[in-house]
Amino acid sequence: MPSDQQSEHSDQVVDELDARLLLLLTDEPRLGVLECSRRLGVARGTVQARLDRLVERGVLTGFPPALDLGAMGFGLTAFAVVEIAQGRRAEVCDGLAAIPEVCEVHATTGQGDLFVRVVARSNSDLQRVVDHIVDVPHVRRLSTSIALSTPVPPRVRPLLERVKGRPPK
Amino acid sequence: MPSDQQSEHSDQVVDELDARLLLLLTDEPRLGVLECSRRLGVARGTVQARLDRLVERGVLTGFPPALDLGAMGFGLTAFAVVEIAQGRRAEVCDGLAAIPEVCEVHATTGQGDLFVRVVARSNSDLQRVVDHIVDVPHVRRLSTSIALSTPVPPRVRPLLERVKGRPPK
DNA sequence: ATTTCTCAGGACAATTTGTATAGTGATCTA
DNA sequence: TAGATCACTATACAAATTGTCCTGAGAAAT
Repeated sequence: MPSDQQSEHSDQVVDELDARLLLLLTDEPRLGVLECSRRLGVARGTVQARLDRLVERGVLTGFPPALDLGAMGFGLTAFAVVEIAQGRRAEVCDGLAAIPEVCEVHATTGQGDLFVRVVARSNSDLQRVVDHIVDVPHVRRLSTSIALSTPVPPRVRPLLERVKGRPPK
Repeated sequence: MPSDQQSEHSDQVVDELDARLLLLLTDEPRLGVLECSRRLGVARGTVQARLDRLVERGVLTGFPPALDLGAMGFGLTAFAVVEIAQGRRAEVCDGLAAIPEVCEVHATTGQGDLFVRVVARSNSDLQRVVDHIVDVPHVRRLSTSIALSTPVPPRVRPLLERVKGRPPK
């Protein structure tokens, strides 16, 4: 069959059942395989197989504990755009990675810049962290902005819901 | 016979044992309470109590499934700084939240008003998503930069390790 | 027509969880 | 200083879950 779009498999990484399963686990992550099978109305072996496959494909990478940094005392989140010396990205990233308060670093288009998410206990603590970043060799310029609120917290749900709603075409 | 030495409880939200437990769960999230107690060398009841308390305090919010968006077909991540009309943040955020590809929104200090993380399947798909964002009422200006790489993926580990290393004092 | 997959359904032993209870040392309080 | 508390260890037991392995049916691919 000549076809750029298969019947049900091949190009669909996550099908409807997968999406429903992931959605279920998103809402109640502690559910066991057995309970999932009950909720989804399928056999336990099926759920088990689905999970295994998702892990195999690298879609599902695990169930890490979600920690609320705010509750841990790090009430401040800030984003920093870092300009660095040309060709020094690796070193700078290493330097940034050594700072515990640096929770995430991305290299972005623009001007070979880095985008950094940091947390801190207070404004003065943020000052300290920012100073640390500036002290990293080859960091040229740093522009920081503080997160005042987070209207949309990190989420994946809508993407899954779309898969669930629109089965493979 | 227990070798206790602890004495502080007041301002320490997460003590060393908590940190070790969370670190353990970070590395192997699927471990059960029993296994954790074995690894940590404490009684099962203790682990259970610690987990309960961490949840109670809001530090541990759950074990959501970690999904690799890349493996799901969303290989592109981009950050957008959005400038909006004064006093329209709520509406704009609602509009953004309605777009599945919008995975995170923060209101920030500084020039841009909102900071948005989006994912897309390809460059042209990103175009589509960006167009969607621009179409949200009251969005004035949008500046997007694509994430080329992620030298430091989202992490909390270092923060926990510091607690573990430096017991309350 | 035949092979290959996926999924439902069931079975079983071993392990884990949910709950309790009791004892001990240390800290807090009046 | 004498309780009262608190955190943790150590156990105990029933109920539920997990890890596996099998069988059979239906759909898709060859």
